[in-house]
Amino acid sequence: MESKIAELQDKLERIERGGEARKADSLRIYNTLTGKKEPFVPITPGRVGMYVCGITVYDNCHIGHARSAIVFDVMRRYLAHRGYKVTYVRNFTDVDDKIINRANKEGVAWDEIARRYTEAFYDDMNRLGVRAADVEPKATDYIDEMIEIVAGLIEKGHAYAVGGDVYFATRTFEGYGKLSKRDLDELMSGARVEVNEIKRDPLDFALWKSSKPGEPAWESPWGPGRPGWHIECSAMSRKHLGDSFDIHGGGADLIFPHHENEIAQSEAFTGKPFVRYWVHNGFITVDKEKMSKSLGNFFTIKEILDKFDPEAVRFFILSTHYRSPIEFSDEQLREAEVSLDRYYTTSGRIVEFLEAAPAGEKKSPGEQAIDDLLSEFNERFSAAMDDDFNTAQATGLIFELVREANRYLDAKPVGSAAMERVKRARDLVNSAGRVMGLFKRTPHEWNLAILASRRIGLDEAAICAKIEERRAARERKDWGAADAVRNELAAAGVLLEDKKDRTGWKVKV
RNA sequence: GGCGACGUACCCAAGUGGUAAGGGAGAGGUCUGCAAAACCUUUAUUCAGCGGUUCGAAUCCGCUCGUCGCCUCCA
Repeated sequence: MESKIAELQDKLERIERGGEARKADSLRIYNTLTGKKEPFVPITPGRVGMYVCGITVYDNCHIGHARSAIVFDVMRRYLAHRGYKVTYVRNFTDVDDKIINRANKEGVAWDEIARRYTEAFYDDMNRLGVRAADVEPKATDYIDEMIEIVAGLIEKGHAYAVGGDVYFATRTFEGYGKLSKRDLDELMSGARVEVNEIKRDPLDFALWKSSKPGEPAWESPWGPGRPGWHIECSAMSRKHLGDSFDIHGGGADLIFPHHENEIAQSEAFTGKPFVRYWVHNGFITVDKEKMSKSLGNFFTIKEILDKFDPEAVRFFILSTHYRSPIEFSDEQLREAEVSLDRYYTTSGRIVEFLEAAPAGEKKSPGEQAIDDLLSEFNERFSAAMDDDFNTAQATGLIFELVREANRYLDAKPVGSAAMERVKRARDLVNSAGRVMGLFKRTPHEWNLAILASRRIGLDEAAICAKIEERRAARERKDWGAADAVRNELAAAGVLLEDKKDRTGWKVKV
């Protein structure tokens, strides 16, 4: 009964506030730590500190890495779009067992491997339109900061040195398990705890590892060694964002143990809450199974970009909510290309309409519908993005506007009011596109890109020559010859579109 | 075994208390020399199943079935 009353009071309060309070703190983010969507309130008003776990540079990235990079890129863009001053930090793990193993296998230096795959990462990200972070620290540049934390943890009794190693004493940190919702005894009873005689407790994890001869090594109070995996993120985030910051992100597979361990290290060391909002993206699946290195069911970004346009990859990823699993397949990528093609086709119609600038003034029956949508577009877009970055809903909205714009153009409107209306539609979609990192090209650039990526073997000049050939045939009403040209191009994958005064072309997607 | 997520049309996918966005595919139509594109109509009285709460549930609660994830490196 009491809870019912409280619920009703809440409801009333919300109604009373109406649209008022919506604006300021309406952004809600799902927090893994609490398991709920929460209003986003930054530690420092107007500023956001955001740290996302980057990659270990030991191999080419797969599409799962792309998902993480893209969804956090969009979060960062949206936060900035909303007026926050964002400091976005994304690290590189450039020293690690996997890197060392790969270097040994190939007989090259470990830092050579790190350099190679860091470059490959940038190459992939540039193609996918993922912007660089504000700070991109490499683990090996922060050894001193890590040593400081490790030494501090030993001093506070949260860690101990054995041989040349240092371990975090998990049971000394009370909150251990709060992120992944686990308790220590359950973890203990789990079958797969690491067997290691040196550790006092099987759940303890390495902060610092002694280096074997030939391995990368740094001087430390515990002898030459290298950092454990988790400590780097504690050190680098603290250095750039402070002891406490707003958002920490990464793939859902990092929740345990990586992020759990980060919390333990950081909070045990600083005595302060580490992160306000923990944000994790869902996996990409293949045949319903998580894509992963160990299962071998992964596709590298390079392989995919060999066959599909990068913007289609981006659209594909953003057309599903970031926490949901997303099934990867060629068919899905194709559909994403088709959707984008629909956008670019409409975009082309808009360009032509504005260039033609039809004179006169005429009322058109579709005005009300498009005006309604135009006036509510920004609010609906923000509402979608405010709801835990719902890019799927946002893309739906964009295509509503695409349809409405097409419908309006079909009515053949004329005059300056019509021009303004169409420009408005274009500008609204473009600004939403900027937040999502989409729609950056002209329709012509899109067509050329698809033409190239399909390896059709025709260039634009060749297509235009064919169009001219067909135009001549059509002029003399030689429909057979005209259709032959069109069929020939269609067989190659190029479609012709006859318009009022010319014939356009596009690639069949 | 422990913890967690998900199950919406032929396919993909939004929707977390007020009566099912969007994209693709299919069917019919308008436009066109014919097409293509675009637009219109159409395709879930229903949201895995069964109960419950509520004036009202895809949305909240319980159970059942199914799928997947984490518990080990992993985006």
